[in-house]
Amino acid sequence: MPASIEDVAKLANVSISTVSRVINRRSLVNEETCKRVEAAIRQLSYRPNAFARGLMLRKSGIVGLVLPDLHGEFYSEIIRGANIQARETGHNLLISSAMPGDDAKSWLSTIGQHALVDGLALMVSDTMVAGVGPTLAELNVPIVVLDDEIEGVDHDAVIIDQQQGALAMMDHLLNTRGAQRIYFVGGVETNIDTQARYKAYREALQQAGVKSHKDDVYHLDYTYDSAYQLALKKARAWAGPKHFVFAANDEMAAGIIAGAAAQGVSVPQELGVVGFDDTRLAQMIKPPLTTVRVPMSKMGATAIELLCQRLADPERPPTKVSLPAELVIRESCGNGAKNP
Amino acid sequence: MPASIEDVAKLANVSISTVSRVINRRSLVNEETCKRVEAAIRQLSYRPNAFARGLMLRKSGIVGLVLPDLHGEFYSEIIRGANIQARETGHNLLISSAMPGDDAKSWLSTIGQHALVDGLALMVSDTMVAGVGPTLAELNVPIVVLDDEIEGVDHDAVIIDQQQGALAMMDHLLNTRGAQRIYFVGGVETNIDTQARYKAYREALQQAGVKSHKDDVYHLDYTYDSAYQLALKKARAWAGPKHFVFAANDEMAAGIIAGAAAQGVSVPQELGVVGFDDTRLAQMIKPPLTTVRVPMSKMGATAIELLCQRLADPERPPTKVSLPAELVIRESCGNGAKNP
DNA sequence: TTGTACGCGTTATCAG
DNA sequence: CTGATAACGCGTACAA
Repeated sequence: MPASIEDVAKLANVSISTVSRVINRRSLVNEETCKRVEAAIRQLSYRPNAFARGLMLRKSGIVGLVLPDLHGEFYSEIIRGANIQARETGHNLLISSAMPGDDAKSWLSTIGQHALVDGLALMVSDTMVAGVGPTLAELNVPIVVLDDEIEGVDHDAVIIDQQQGALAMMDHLLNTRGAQRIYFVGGVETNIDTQARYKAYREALQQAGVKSHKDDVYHLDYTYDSAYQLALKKARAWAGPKHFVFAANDEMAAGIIAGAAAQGVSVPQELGVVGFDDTRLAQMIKPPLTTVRVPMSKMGATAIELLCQRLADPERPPTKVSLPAELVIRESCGNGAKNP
Repeated sequence: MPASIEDVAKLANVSISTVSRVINRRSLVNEETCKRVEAAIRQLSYRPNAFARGLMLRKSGIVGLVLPDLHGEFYSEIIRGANIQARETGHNLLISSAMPGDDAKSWLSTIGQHALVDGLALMVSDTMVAGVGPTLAELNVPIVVLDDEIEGVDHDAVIIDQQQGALAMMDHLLNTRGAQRIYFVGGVETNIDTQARYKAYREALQQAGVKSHKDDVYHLDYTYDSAYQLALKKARAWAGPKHFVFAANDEMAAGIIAGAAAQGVSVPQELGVVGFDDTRLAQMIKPPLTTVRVPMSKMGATAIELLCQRLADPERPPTKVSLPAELVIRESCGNGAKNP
């Protein structure tokens, strides 16, 4: 049974109102009294009860970050950025991720039931984006959506301009490296990121007047291993002068490079390989990966920033922030080496 | 202004107690009335106010996970495991990490002030372990410590038996691979993990009667790059038949392999390299890394499990769970290839 | 089986 | 500058 504000008041010989003022607006209270109260607070190691406080203030100082998954550096970096920004504004960060088998409702119910969060930043998986609208609206808290948009709910959003990043990559491949043929290895077709990256791939190819073969496009599941297996089968066929593979994330790019090597196809000499995301991995493999830097931690931080801004000013019109993705040229595309 | 329990009561033509019962102990209430109340709840999309509820129940359903850092797969996996376990028991997970420049007090104050968490699982950095005791005690909530112990506070703990894992690794190197010389590359000397791994290194060497040179031991900072730089300088000197490098984590092992390669020293032919942790990276580099699997997500899950158990039974004596670390043999130690 | 009334610890309002 | 008091929304003895 921790000390209550009343205990402090008694010990300091003042009323609870005064104690409350010392805590929240110490300016309005006599210097002398202030000291006395503070002494009492220390002596009882009093800390305001967060529940009672929340009951009055109608806020907890907790913001939620809800992700579709927690696997991998991508999400880990979002969390890291979010945590930094949350602390910046004195908020705490509640994390939750969908579990296998969750539907939109059960997914959000865990957080929804507790209803302690002042607002929610969330990233929805492509398989779930359809159903979340209504459930989200019921939650009745400010929402920031990461890298997507949701129908039927007012929300701020922070998106990454992948289109532009992917186009920059294609431009580099086609115009600087003189690509003759580019294979595309994406995640599942319904994935929003894969879609954006694929779209850029198509458009750039068309615009450059390079013929695009229907079966130059593959859809895997974003994992190293799936890409490794694919490369084992295809690397020899893919290899060729000015031939490239554009993988939709770094992990698959790494898998492709390893798979190609296992088939005796060396990167970038016989085949260029580029990735997407610029995770730590990109610098740890050989050859270092040419890729597109996606500002993941910045995205997390911006999401929380938007959320806190809305908390401070609920009337503000919905805001959408777009973060640029930046081309990072290393060696896997043949830069600084013999052209593929 | 969301609906309150009173609104529901009115709409259903019952008293608030009945509504409360329907929510918490529906068994005590008439089938008929129950239906009516539930209808009203749905109609108003009523959700109990978590603050008022917490005020009575003295708990939030939120458990905190406090980490020294959020960088890298290690922490990300802990979070993932913790999240799974938290949801298992209907809890929510609050995450916080120390920021550069935090001292023990300011570090915990963010969470402490809000005081909404029912309990705390925390991992302290070696630079901070000294001062946390008192601060932690003031928080006055159940504590579970990850991979360490803290003086002056009652707490449960989950630790990883690194000693045993490191010994298994040394045994493999010395007895199966016939190592003649083993270099040790650790993190900073004050790091508890590095200490445990180093201790095993020393003991195994001694026991095997292999002479250990004083300057076979290096202390870096756990990063790929620092290890890469070191290998650039040392690889040629390290290389030799039955020579090995035992790195204290996978990332440094990867750096060493890359640095060695850059110096024309091939792994494992001329030098064996092994790591620790078994992060995803271990399977993504060439050659695949022999390492010790540290059950990170399991550690996170176990921490939350212990926490929830204590929440359920506060009187239970302090519990310490030890998780085994398992040797994973791949190719970087020369397995399935020419001996180094 | 249901309703009444009180208390949980704060903050905010308003009167001194 | 300070104190009394009314909310805040809910759980739960206790009474009916």
